Order: sequence, then C-alpha cells, then structure tokens
Amino acid sequence: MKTKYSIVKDFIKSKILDGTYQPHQKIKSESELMKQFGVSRHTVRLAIGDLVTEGWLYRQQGSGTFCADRSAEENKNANTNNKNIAIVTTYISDYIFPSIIRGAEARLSENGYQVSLFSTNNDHENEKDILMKILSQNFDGVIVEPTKSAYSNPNINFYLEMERLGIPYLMIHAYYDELEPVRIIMDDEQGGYMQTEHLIKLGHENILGFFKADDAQGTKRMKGYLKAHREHQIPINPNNIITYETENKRTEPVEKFKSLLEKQDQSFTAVVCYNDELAMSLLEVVRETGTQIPDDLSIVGYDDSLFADLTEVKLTSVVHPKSKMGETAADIIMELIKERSITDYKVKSVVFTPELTIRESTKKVGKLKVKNK
Amino acid sequence: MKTKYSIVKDFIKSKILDGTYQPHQKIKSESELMKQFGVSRHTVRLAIGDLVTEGWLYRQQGSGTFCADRSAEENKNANTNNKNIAIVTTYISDYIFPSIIRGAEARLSENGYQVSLFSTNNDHENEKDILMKILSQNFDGVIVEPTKSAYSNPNINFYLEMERLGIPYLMIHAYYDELEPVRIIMDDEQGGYMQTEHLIKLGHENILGFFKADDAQGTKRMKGYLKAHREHQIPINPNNIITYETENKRTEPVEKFKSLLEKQDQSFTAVVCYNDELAMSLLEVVRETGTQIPDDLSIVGYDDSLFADLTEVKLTSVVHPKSKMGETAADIIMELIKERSITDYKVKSVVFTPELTIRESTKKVGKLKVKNK
DNA sequence: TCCGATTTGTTCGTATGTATG
DNA sequence: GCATACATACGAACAAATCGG
Repeated sequence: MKTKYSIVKDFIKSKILDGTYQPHQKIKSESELMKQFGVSRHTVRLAIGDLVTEGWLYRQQGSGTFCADRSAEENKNANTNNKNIAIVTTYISDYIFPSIIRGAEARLSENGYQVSLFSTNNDHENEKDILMKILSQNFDGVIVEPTKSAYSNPNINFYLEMERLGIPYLMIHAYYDELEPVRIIMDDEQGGYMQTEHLIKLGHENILGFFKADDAQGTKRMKGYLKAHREHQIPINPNNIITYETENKRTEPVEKFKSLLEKQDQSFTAVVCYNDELAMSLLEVVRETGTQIPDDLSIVGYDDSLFADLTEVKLTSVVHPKSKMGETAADIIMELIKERSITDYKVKSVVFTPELTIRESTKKVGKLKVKNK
Repeated sequence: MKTKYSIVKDFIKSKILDGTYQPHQKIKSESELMKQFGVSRHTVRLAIGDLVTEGWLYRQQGSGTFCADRSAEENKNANTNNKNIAIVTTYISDYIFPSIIRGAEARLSENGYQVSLFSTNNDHENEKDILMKILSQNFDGVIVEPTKSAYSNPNINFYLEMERLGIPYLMIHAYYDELEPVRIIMDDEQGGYMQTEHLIKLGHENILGFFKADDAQGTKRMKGYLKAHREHQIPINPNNIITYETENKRTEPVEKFKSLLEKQDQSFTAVVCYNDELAMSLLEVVRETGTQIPDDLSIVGYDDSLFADLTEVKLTSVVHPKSKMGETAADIIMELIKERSITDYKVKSVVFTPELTIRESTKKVGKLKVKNK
C-alpha cells in the first residue's frame, strides 16, 4: 500500500473508523483533499470511488461526499446490489391502475430499478401476506395503494415495521391516516367539490351523488359534494346520496340508480359519479330508458379516463394525473431511498390539484325533466 | 444511461450475457475498445472498473482483462429461496395487457411466486436491456410477450443463454420462430379467417382489412383474411389491405381509412380490424362522416375487449382469452420450473381457438353504400 | 535470459456538464 | 444568479507485469 490513492483512501477510512466522521456527516471535499495530500483530483476520486463501492461513503452531486450509515447495512442485502421496488395496488388491470403502474415502471426502470408487482384485490388478508413477503425480502422501497383506505387498517404494524427497518414507503391515491405516510394523492375533496359546483352553476339543484364508501377517495369526494351544496346554499336531500362498496360496484349502484329512475316522483336533474367507470355503467342504464344526455340529465365523471372520450356522449370529468402520478411516486420513492433518512411526510408529499374537463355530458338545466320509461 | 462509459459498460456486459465471452476468456484490450468506441482510455477504464467491482470481469496487469466465472456466485444467489418470475411485455397499460398480467400475477402469487414486471415499449433495445437484467439476476422463470415478433430478433442470443443457464421461459401472444419456444398463443390465422368469413357469409365481397405489420399476430390474421377470401372464391383487391406499425397505430390507419372513405369510387361494405382498439379509432372516423354502422358499413374487431361492449355500437369481435391466457402462462411456467428439464415445445404449448362474438356492428350487406360526406 | 511489444496500473493536467444551496 | 461540489470526458506520461521470440 504505497500508492498515493491508497494513502488517501486509508486516511479517510481511518477517520470513519475512529469516529471522526459520523454517519451522514460530510467529509472533506475533493479539492480540499487535493490540497491536503498534494495530489490530483483524479487520485482523490479514485480513493473516494473505491470507498463508495465498498460502502463506506456515498456521494451526492452538488452537495458533497458523506459518511455512509453502515449500521443498518449489516444485513444480507449488501451482497445483492440489485435495486428493487415493490408496488402494491388493489387491482392490476382495473381501469386507471395500469396507467399509474406504467408511469412508475417507466421511471423506475430508467433509473435501473426493478419493479415487483403485488395486488391485494382489495382484501386486507392479501395485503397482510404481501407486506410479510415484502418485509422478509430486501426491497429498497415500496409504493402502496392502500386497501380499503376508508376503514381502519389491521396491518398497521407491518408498515411500522417497515419504518423500523428503514425501508421507505409511500402511498398513492389515499393513505392510512394513522401512519401519516408520505403520499401522492389528489385533492379529492376539491375534486368532488368541482364536480358538484359545475352542476350547481349550470342551475342544477337536485343532484344525485354516487360515492364509493370503502376508500378514502370516495368519502372525500362526498365531502366535496356536500361542501359545494352548503357553500351555494342548496339544500341537501339525503336520499340523493348513494354509497356502495367496491365488491358491489357492478351491481349495487346500477340497481339503485335504476330504481330511482323508475320512481314517478323523482326530480333529480344531474348525477355526480365517483368515477368514470361508474358513470359508464349509469350511462348504460340511461340508454336503456331512453333518457337523453345531457338534455334530460347531466352527468359528471371522475378520472378523465379513456372511457370519457370514447363513448357517444363524451363525459365531463375531473382530470386524474394517471401515469403522471406513477412517475411522481417513482421519483419520490427514489429520493427517499437516496436520503435514507426519516422524512417528515409534509416535505415529500404531493397533492395534485384537480381540473375539470367539460365535455358533452353536462348542460344548463332546462325545462325538461327526466322521462320515465 | 447515455454516458459514454455506460455504453461501453453495457456493450461488454451484453457480450458476457449473450455468451460471446465465456468465463476466463480474454476480452478486448483497453486500446482496442478505445478505437472501437472512439473514446479515451479513461472512459474505457471507468467502464471496465465498474464491471470488475460488480464481479463480471477481472484484470491481470500485463496480460489483459478477463471474463469472470460467475457460476460459483450464481449458486450463492440461488439459495435465496425466493421464487421469482419475470414478465416481459411490450406495453403495460395498453389495452388488454393489464388483464393478461393480472391473470398471471394472481395465479403466480397464489403459488408463492413473486412477479417482476418489465416493459419493452416495443423496442428491441429495451428488450435487450431487460433480458440482460433478467440474466444477471436469478429468476426461476420468464414469461415473455415478444417485441416486434414479425421481424427477426436481434436478441436471440440472450434467449439461448437463458436456455444454457436452465432458466425456463415461454412466450405469449406470439413467438420468435427461430427459438421454437413453449408458447401460449391464439390461433390468429383462424381468428382472421373467422372475422372475414363472418362478413363473407353476410354477403360482403369488398372487405377492407387493417393489420399490424410488426407483430406475428397481425401477419397471421392477415393470412386468415386472405384464406377466407380464397376459400369462398372472393377476389382479393390488394388495395383493400392496409398494414401499419405499432408506433403509428393512432395515426396511420385512421388517416388511410379517412382518405378511403372520402374517395368517390370506394365501394367496400365491411372492415376487418386488427383489434378492437383500431376498430374504436375507425368508429370515431365513421361517426364524423355520418356513416351508419352497421347499415352502411359492417365492422369486425378482435380481442372482445372492454371497448367492444361499451360503446354505442356494440362490436362484433373475436374473443381473446385475456386473463385466462395469463393464468395459463403462469401454470405452464410453474410446471416448467418444477420439471427443470428441456421440454419439447409441442408438449407444453397451448393454442387458444378463437370464437366470434356477434354483436351489432355487422349486418347482411344491403343495397346501401357507404355515404361520402 | 533478455528484449521489446503489449497490456494494465498509477498519476497528472484540463475542460465542460449538472446538481445543490 | 453565483459559487461550490460532484460527474463525465479528453489527453498525456511513466510504471509494472506479462508474454512471445
């Protein structure tokens, strides 16, 4: 060991081992080391580079070179230098999830990460199995779309364990309130508000609202629906609010809507839908009864999905960031991994502001009432 | 990944993974690599240095740089008894892929396997990167949806290397002919035949055919289209066949269809579409020109996707097994892993027989011709 | 055994790009 | 906007090990 770079290397290493450099502490900059040892930058970089690959240091461009925290790293994950990220969603193929996954996968694989996919099928038991599996391996980070986020979660402990092990995670779409995790969400309350306000401004006063009850998005959108009514001093008819569970999403709301349409005394003129998927189902019913959209009935969707623009009646809908949300989640989980520190959720969380895309499914309320078959 | 040293690095790594460099074989010298890539020695050394620390190469001063023997190391990784399967698709979010992935994921996770997702975005370069990544880890099996399966594949070597390492893989949707892999496919020729024959039996004799040119499905469906014509002794008008590439799927066929519709002398009465996605795009055009489906024009889709049943004109379409295909692929890859033997592809391969679901978009040819705007 | 060509190892200098605070 | 710090890249020189003749 008489080469210059190995002298520099040994010097830095000894400073770490004798405690002069504590984990996450900045070490001398390259130029300082050049001066101190009277060597070229290249030599210093060789020394530091070796120590980085050996796990003693990490570099951050623009910021400096830091002492690595080797305490947590003692576990076996040191040998497998693969970068793995788990994505846990409720459903893989439904609706807008593919776009979110695509966005995340694209961004992550660009950066050399590998994506493992898990789906809970909206079941807490499955979620538990998956979290256990994730915990028993060595993922660098986890992106979670919470299962039944409106309810209390029996798997909180697994997330806490993840924190204890220093595995960063973040939640998309919604989050378990108790955890205060970093999250990438929409302002769903604002979204529900915008759906409803749009209709109110078109003169509608009797507005049906369909909301999913088992996820936080649904309850928040309903909150926005109520807020819009209150702020515009429109009385709320409790019978106008229909909630449903994910399991029954294909039957429950459709049947309730059907029976409401068939009532002689119904007088609603517009519908706020939890999402475009539901809006499509309701449009199906509407078509059968011969009701005209938007002449007889206005309808607002949510997510601005492919459906919105595809069908005969193009749907007024709230824009969902979709793949953008996936990309953002990917970027932030990578940041969290890089920092390896516990971050206040407020620092990293992102809230997307909803926008309304107005198409053909909404219209000023007219004299016409919804026709019964 | 666009830095010069990473290009050199990837090049060398790919040579190792595709079997060009065998263990202990000498690789190109630094000066040769300098010439080959037109870069400085520093850059070459950076690339090689990385690969040395990652365990792919070892250097011997005065002698050269050599491919490392990783066989011992593979065994070390092998004892991490996680069951991992990679799924490689062209696109994640498009269309019917989410259903296939869901089907496979569900079945695999039931059996304790973990699914890693990769998408090539229909680009051979990406496919190569992904195959390299898969080869450098320890996957138990790989499910591949081939990229541009109609063309010759530049990454054959990586699949051969997979075989050499005893990693079972299978292909879905289509396959690279040279490899004769186990495959889960549809009888696309039969599908194309059924689409066309259905129209012929309804009296149509002037049938447009839109086919994707860069995947095997497209060419096979076209083959079926031609066969149906021949067998029913309907003359084929070459101008009736339109092919397009995946990259242009949103523009090329639509524009060609538009210009055909606008022609004064056009006389086609039906359209065979490569898939429902295309059919939807064409329906959009049709709607703008005021042409009536199915009175003025019959149209047949393929895949029986969500779209088929969702729109105003419900689409006659060939049924695609979708999630069933994913499940089957999962079952078979698990069998292959269990057997750990080289199986004749004929034993395990599955060919789904297509069925036609007749809905509202096709009708007996009438006196009416397609109207021009 | 020595020589010379080749190949990797170490070191210096310089320049420009990019991220951070 | 600016200085700082790391990232990438080019060029050059000499040292040390290897190998064939």
